[in-house]
Amino acid sequence: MEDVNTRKNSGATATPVKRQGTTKRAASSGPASERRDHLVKLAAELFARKGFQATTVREIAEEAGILSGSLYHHFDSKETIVDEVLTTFLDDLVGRYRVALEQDGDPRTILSEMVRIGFSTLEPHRAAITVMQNDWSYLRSLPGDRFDYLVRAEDEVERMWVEQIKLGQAAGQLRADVDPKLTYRMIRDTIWVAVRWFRPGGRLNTAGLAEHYITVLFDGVATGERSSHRG
Amino acid sequence: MEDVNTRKNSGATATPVKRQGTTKRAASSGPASERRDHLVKLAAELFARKGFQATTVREIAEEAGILSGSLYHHFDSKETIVDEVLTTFLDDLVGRYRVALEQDGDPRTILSEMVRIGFSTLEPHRAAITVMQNDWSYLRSLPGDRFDYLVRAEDEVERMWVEQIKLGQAAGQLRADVDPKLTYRMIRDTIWVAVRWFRPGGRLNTAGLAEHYITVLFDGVATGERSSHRG
DNA sequence: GTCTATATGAGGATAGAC
DNA sequence: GTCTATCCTCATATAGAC
Repeated sequence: MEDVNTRKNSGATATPVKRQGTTKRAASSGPASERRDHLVKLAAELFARKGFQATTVREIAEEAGILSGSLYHHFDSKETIVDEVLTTFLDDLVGRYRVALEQDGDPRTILSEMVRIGFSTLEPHRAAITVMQNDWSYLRSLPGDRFDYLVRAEDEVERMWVEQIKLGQAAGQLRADVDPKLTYRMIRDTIWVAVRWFRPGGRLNTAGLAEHYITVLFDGVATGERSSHRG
Repeated sequence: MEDVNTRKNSGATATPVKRQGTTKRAASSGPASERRDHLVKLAAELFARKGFQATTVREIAEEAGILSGSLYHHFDSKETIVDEVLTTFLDDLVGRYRVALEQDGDPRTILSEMVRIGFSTLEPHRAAITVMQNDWSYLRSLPGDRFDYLVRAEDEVERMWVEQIKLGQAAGQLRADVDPKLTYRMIRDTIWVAVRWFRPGGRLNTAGLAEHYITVLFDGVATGERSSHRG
């Protein structure tokens, strides 16, 4: 298993988020090249910093010390590059969620673990997550179905979370008066948007962030007994 | 008080987020034109849907039923348009926060009100909030200091929130073991990112969303007494 | 695998007629 | 206030030499 898209899956079910592509060396296909991987990483950083559209193939090439025409020896379009950035991240994420769900544990424990997984991806996949957030709607708006897998992956992840939240409610661990889907979305957003401001080296690392958030998520920020405070 | 940038401020201190611009009819200056306002609204929708860069001046003009050249009678650049979209939103938001802080009330009450204000902007300023999130880093990366006010406004808002959180801790209403700045960021992110999925007409309106979030924020999603659960 | 050279198109913006 | 016509720049992508 040398494929760059699955080798970080920690041995989990390795079903990729996306089917085989139809273009030159689409993500999830073909033998991985280290040179190619390196170019993808450079491009990801630029995409994250300036946005996908604002990043030119000339800049990517310059960053790699070659000319823009040479990039097309490795990729058949700029879209193919960003495609590979995103699938690499999504395959890793979904794979790790699957592992978490395979463990046995009560819903609250599993949900905590899923929160930890989310935060733990912030550093290794910072660029990809940033691109996903900033360029999601643009990529989705492109003609063709090339980026439909983004929505499919999102749906699969949502199902995983919502199911655990519902199980937690059924087991009496989570309050019955919160909306599972709404709660999932707020958790998800809180985790991913942290890429905007999280920088390694601050007071808290991502593990610390995760524990802080788990505390607030389950128990809230108010002191004392649960209140019926009227704001 | 006919200026579009301040007329939604409910009578609060009307200090705009931004100084007078230097370009043709920059936001917060000059007599407002309804035609111009309309064009800004059309552009905002396109910016939100496709991203600022992916939206061409030709598309904006077409949406308005004119040709691209005619747009330059109203604005001297595409940047001026997005500038106006953002300042209109920020002036409204900051103005309303200022009003909330002028009321007397304990920190928890004020914080709840600030959460409500945030969610209440989701509908009227959906496009602007979307643009802020998706194009923030690109706009900030442009040469010149034109969009520096984005950071200034962000800083002012952060100070407002963090101060109330600290007051809440000092008053014993909020737990002392959560980080004020971190907590603020998570609240902020949770509110704004909701523009990505919130659509009017669903089960909950923005007021309902706000109450749901206030509940979870203060009391958490876990049932029963505060737990020291080991996830 | 990279370079040179270039096709091809689209974008923001302008000038001046109406 | 809008249109016509157009400039200029810069983008992605290609072809073929090395």
